[in-house]
Amino acid sequence: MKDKIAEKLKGLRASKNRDDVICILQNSSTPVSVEDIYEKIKKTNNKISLSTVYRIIEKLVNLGIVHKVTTLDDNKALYEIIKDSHTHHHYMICVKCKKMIPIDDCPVKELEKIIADKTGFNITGHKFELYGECENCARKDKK
Amino acid sequence: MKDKIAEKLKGLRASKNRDDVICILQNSSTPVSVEDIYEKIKKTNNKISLSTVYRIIEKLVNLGIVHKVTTLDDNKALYEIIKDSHTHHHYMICVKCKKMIPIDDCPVKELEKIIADKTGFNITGHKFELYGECENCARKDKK
DNA sequence: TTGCGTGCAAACTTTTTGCATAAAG
DNA sequence: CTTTATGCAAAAAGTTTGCACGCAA
Repeated sequence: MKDKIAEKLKGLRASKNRDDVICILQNSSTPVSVEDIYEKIKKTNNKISLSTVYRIIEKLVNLGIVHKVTTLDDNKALYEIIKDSHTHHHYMICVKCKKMIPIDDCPVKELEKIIADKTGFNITGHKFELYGECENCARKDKK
Repeated sequence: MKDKIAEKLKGLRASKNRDDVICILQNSSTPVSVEDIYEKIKKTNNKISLSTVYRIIEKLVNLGIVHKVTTLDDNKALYEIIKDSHTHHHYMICVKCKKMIPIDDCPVKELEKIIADKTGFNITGHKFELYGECENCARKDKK
């Protein structure tokens, strides 16, 4: 897994900042914002500027290492490491508490094939998100 | 259909601007940005301000008449009228030309039920988008 | 007459860019 | 030494807000 990333980074210069960003992305179970990454790195006494995080993220997206995730009503972008298909998954987002709960596997793969056959569109990716009320918030509402 | 919208607007004051915004949303086959709406209304010699469009859109979203759609790499929000379930659909977005091509029906509804049963999450909505290369762009590439 | 809807300008938030400098190869 | 990566500050882009005024009810 890690080697795959290293492969994609081949040709680029070594950069502690980039390593830090990748590390944070790898260790977070849900998508993070540029601001999140920036704050986390600063807390570890490593200096970094916001624009550097933006530039690193842009590069990682272009290299296919990271991808953008959008949220229900937030105006800022979130990002996550692209996992291999085995662990690739989606989220249920609670409209009350905004928590993002991962859905096991990806239920969209088969759909994708069917639609590709039907339409001739060469599908390379997808986005799938569910919105609703999580169990916690539903419980609170009843009280 | 139209009556449904009128019903949701009950209690609000009449507003030409709101009517114009709804009209544009109804007549566009793909999601539009606030800026798009603003420009279109201005072209018809009707004066409106950007913030008014934002406020109208916000209201329409809260009333469940319109919903937000997110895009691949655009930082601005797009909106579309919520159609009844019969015509509710999703988009394939071409990563080359950015065109949004509607997918017939909504293939996610059954998935939603299965996941709701499995997880106890009370699902109220979803987002589903496919990315890839449209036939046009694929043809150009081969040349 | 009451108060919702609107325009305008200013504020705010997120993201991008220019430029000089530091660091990698 | 050459070129990429970075920091800082300013600019841009998108969205929100405050306030005064007009218009629907």
